[in-house]
Amino acid sequence: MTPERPLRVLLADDEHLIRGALAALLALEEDLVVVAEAASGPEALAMALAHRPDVAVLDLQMPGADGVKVATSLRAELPDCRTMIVTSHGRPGHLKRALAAGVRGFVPKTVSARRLAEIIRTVHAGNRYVDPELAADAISAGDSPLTAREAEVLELAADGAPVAEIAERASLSQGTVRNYLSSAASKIGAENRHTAVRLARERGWV
Amino acid sequence: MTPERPLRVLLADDEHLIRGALAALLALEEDLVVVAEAASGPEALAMALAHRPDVAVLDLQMPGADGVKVATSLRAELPDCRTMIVTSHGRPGHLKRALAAGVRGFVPKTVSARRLAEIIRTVHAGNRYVDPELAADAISAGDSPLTAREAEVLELAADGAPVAEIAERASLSQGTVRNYLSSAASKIGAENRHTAVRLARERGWV
DNA sequence: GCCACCCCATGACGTTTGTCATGAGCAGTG
DNA sequence: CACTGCTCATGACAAACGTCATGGGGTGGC
Repeated sequence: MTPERPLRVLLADDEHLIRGALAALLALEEDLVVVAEAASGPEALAMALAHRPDVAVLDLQMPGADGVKVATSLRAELPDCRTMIVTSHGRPGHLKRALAAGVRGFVPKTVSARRLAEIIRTVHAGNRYVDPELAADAISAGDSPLTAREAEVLELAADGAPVAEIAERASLSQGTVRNYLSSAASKIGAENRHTAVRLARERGWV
Repeated sequence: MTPERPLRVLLADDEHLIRGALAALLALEEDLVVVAEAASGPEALAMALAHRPDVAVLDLQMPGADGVKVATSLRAELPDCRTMIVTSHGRPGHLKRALAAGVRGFVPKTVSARRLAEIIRTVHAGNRYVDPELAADAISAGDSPLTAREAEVLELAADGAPVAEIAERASLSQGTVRNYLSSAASKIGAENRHTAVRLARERGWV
């Protein structure tokens, strides 16, 4: 069971402070070695292709491309590389997106470094790990009751744009937009579209 | 100039991963010693009172009370303790609030640990340090053009509440609320109150 | 082939907003 | 004291929004 070959890890996080500190802590684990670091999505991808790590530990929010996008690309271009997401704000939607992208581990940054190391090993062994708290949130949030168009229109309404603008951007008539907005809001149980957007965001439906 | 007594640091961050990693990295600096760690605002305050650090390094977003609130309390209860804020999302408003609270250092988490150590020393020496990028943002954002009431009403509008509800919560007539909302939006240059809220948030005016 | 469900649209209706004019009371400033 | 600026209010009008009924076209299941 003792690994003859160390477990090669890629670390991607745009916050230098955290990335560096994390690298230092993971280096204390004898069976782990950080072979590459990246500060952005594209950089993470490039580094992964260059260094072929066993596990890629990706921050969710990075400039260029977020963790899930990187994981998706990685799955296509480097299928042997397991991916996992580490994040500060664990919202249900992110978790769903991540799992759909083939991510095998999803943990909040509130775990300890030792625990993270364990999870890296778990993921490398082919198992999955999802933070229990986050999993519970995702389950309680349930599946989105919104249809594809409802979600799309709601997303376009996110920055407070008027109906006319949404209609133009979605290539729909204004009446249709209002219908979708109305039904989306009633499904969510919101008084108006703005609170609907907020709630849908929280539940990961957009 | 060589410190006979090591510089005592308090570390407060709700993300265990980061806090632990940071503590490990700062421990590598010979003249620094992390005397206490905290994972929430109230805990940070309690730890500070118990261990009387020279410098308190506070994360901006923590459960219970954010970094700036802790800094304010600390200023009152432990005037000799210098405070500094470390944050992921450096928005102009936060910086302003922090400086007003007597915080002497404000840095994003994109700096390296070595750099952070330097800044801790700078702050301890009685100087101030503000990340140049953040400072530039804050200056370009300018001062808030909003009156007290305008800002208050705008804040109540933040979660998408209808005018009637805002009026009730602010104990104002609906007409007055609409007037304030209207003038606030026009000062900010927004089409409606929702984008006004968003922009005001970004610029730190609410 | 019927039925359910989504997509898209239109028209109509009442409500909510945004905007403007106007004015009173009340600071602080020159 | 005159002046300026903030606060709060009212009334009125146009525009934007939310809601409902209705209908045609499409896809998938039973």
